[in-house]
Amino acid sequence: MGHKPRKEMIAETRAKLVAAARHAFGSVGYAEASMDDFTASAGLTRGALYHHFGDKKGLLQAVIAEIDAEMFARLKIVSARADTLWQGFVDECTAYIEMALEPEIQRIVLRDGPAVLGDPSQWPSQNECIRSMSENLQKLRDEGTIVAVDPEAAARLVSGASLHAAQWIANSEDPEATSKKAVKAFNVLLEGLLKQGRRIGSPQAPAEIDKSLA
Amino acid sequence: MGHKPRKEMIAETRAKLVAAARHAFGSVGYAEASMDDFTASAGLTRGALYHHFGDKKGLLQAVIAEIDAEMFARLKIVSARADTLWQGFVDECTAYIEMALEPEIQRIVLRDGPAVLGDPSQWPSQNECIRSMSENLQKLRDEGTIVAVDPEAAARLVSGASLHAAQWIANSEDPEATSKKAVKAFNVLLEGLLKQGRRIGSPQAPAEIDKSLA
DNA sequence: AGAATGACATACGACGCGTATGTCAATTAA
DNA sequence: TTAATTGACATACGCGTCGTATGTCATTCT
Repeated sequence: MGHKPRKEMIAETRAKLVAAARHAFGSVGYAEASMDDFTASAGLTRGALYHHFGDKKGLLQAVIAEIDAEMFARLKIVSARADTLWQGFVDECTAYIEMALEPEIQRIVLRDGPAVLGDPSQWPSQNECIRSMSENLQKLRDEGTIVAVDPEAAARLVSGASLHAAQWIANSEDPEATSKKAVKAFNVLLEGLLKQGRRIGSPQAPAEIDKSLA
Repeated sequence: MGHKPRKEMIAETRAKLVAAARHAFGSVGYAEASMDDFTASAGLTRGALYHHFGDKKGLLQAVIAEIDAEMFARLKIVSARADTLWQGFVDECTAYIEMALEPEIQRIVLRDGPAVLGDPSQWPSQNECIRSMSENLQKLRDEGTIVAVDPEAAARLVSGASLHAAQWIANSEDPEATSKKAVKAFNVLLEGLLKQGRRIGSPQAPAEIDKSLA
């Protein structure tokens, strides 16, 4: 009978552990998640966990790396299908906010992650998302659309504003109304990046954010 | 002999507990701080702690409330002594970033706080700082200096950008150089708030941020 | 002065983490 | 083919930490 090959079994247990941990971290939080509990829910024990990930923090790193890879992939798709560079940048910011509205991302990546692993700007994964935005800004600067400003600095400021806006929206009493206000203000700030002549009121506002708040 | 009155003794023990916890949380972090250890360092036991604060989270709330009160007081001073409203707003943002550069604030308020107590936008204390910025923006709008935008939304976006910028700066390899880039980009974004005619390149850049990075 | 309140300390139980050790299957070598 | 070795995982143990339940003593109220 065809038993699965070794490597696949191992990868499968790793995946099961990451999935179980991701669910536990996302629902009850890192500190409250018992390793005994969620390893058992995956049909395993803590032994497997320590073998593959070293300790609880190592597992959190793996979970965050997985989530961040997904985020990065989603961002690449969004920015790739835009008509103009500027529109792609705005769409990417919008997607960033939308993702930050998801409870699992908020809990694991935005709250527990920084507390356990330190400042996110030092993570290898988070920097992938920032780099994506930085590259877009770099091109926009070369293109002459935005003013002369350090791309990475701008990317980090914009992502910071996005993340805070998302958390504010997600935890507000009336997320839809809050979203509208945040998007408008966000657009105004982004226009600070544009060169003088290009400011045209509120152009293509990323109003699609609202659709994710059903 | 003049023994201190009752109320003072109690307030004193409360203060000692908060101070000891603040130091422990700020140095080793919330999760690694042993209640037995830092209560002992204050000459007390966990009994006193549970009596006054209920649990470890309650103590963290008290510590954050204290820190946040200090932050709010510093912000009020800064915004009060500015010549113009806009300058006061910019100065307040600058002060906000400067405070977020302090390791104790980063660790307790920006990292452990959100992980343990949930999203900061829901804290009563953090909202004090946001409200201060919101009020300034409200006045700037009435005055006609900035475009029509929801003051609270703008305040939250700006504070989000500030906080992320500060963490990026504080944890970067070359904080001074990073600071310069961040300040410039930050200024550009803030100019997005200004009405068309008022954009004058890089006016009164808050370059004083650098002096806190000695 | 006696009772009651409240500010703490002490004692206890339980849980969760990390490590050290054990077991058994799968690969490799002879 | 078989013996040796690797490595994936389970089991067992000790230790630290948290929360609670209980105890004690001074202060305040009647």
